[in-house]
Amino acid sequence: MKTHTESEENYIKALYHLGGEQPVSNGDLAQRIGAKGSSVTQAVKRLGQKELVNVVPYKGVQLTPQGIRLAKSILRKHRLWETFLVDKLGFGWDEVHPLAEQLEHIQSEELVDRLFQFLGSPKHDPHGDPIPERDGQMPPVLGQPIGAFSSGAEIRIVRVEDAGTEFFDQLETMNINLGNTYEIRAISAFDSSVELGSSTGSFWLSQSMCANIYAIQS
Amino acid sequence: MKTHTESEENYIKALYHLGGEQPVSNGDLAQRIGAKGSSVTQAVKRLGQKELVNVVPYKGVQLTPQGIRLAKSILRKHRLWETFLVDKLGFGWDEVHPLAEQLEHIQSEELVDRLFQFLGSPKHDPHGDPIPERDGQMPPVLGQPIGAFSSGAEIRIVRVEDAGTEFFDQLETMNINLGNTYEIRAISAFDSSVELGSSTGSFWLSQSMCANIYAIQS
DNA sequence: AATAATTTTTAGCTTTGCCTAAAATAAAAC
DNA sequence: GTTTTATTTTAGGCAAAGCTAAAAATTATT
Repeated sequence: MKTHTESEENYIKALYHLGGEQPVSNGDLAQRIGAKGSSVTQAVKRLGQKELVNVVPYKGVQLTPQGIRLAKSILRKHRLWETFLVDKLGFGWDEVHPLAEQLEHIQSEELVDRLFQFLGSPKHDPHGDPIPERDGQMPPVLGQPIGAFSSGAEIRIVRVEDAGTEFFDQLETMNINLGNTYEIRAISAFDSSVELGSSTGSFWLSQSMCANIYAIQS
Repeated sequence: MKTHTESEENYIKALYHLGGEQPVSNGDLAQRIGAKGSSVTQAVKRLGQKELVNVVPYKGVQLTPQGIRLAKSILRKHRLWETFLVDKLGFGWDEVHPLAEQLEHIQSEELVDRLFQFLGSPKHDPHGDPIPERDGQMPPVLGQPIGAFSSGAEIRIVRVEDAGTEFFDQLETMNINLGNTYEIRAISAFDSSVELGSSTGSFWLSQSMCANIYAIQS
């Protein structure tokens, strides 16, 4: 695999995030990257020459199989580094993203492989998001939003959305972490908030909180 | 501390390596960086505007106190990452340099501090080179070349020069590692090679090997 | 279907960082 | 103390990646 600039990798990542294998509009890409449309037009033209994307002018940009492979390898690095930062260095959930954005551009297959081993071959990162495997396979995306369970269910938190600092702060305040188990005690018919219970007591979670926390029946 | 480009950081690093606090010639810098003299002239002009170096045209370039501070902070990162790669990920001595050259540009004070802690607050990297401290202080440069000891001395290996892959391979073949202790059994009057002895036997080290291996009396 | 509004592209400019070739300066040699 | 040689700087080019403003294409509205 050739070597790419950081900017190129950022475009590939954005493309994968926005559309996966589907085409993405110039505007959406510009917004995501934080650049002007004209810059994006140029950038994707360059990516097109490298066979990482297919560009149909005025229509959209789509990752090629090669582009998808690259996107996944970047995502793999990103999520492995996040895992390292949280598990080994003790960073908080909300602090790791910008750091991982730098670390994901480090080029070395060997480093990734060793890091993966060092971390205990994790399948999911600290937010519960799947870490693509070496060969591009994706582990399952875990859980359903808490609101999706019915009263009485025993659940375990397995994933949280990256919904911003305030959300993560709230999780911390409420002492909610991946792996925690609760019983669904009640679901409000009025505002869809949910009462969770554990050995240490019970508390209510707003509908918006619930929408960003994913669990499985346990 | 403002943020700098990777290229800028590489120039600062090269400057520190070549001259320390002393001025460095355009040519030497060009050679070290692997660029043409004209590129170097431009680059140091940019660095001058950022107050990282003092440039005297046709004479040489010298790091300012600010530049020295930056150089040390990069060196700190470089050596901490090398330590991480060897101690935690199991890389070999000779493999870590190019990787650390990438990792040293990651920007985050917090990351460096946590990495430092995670590694057990090391004072020296896997080659035995001193890791600059947070405040720029330098731990001692350890040891003297093996050739400097006299027959009968008990020594402990504390540092090796970065003298290329072949040198590291030779160390590995001979199973020589930091921390190993030996007795100086003999010193050849003919070619200055040295006979080292340990519990497992004894062997001769060429003068060139000795010159790149540093030890202290133990 | 024709016009208005939006989106995308083109054209041209900026900075970083490298290049080559030519001019200027410093150092070495006679 | 000139002249030759070596080093350094200037001048002008090129690619990546961003920008603004104007032109072109698409989509939406009457």
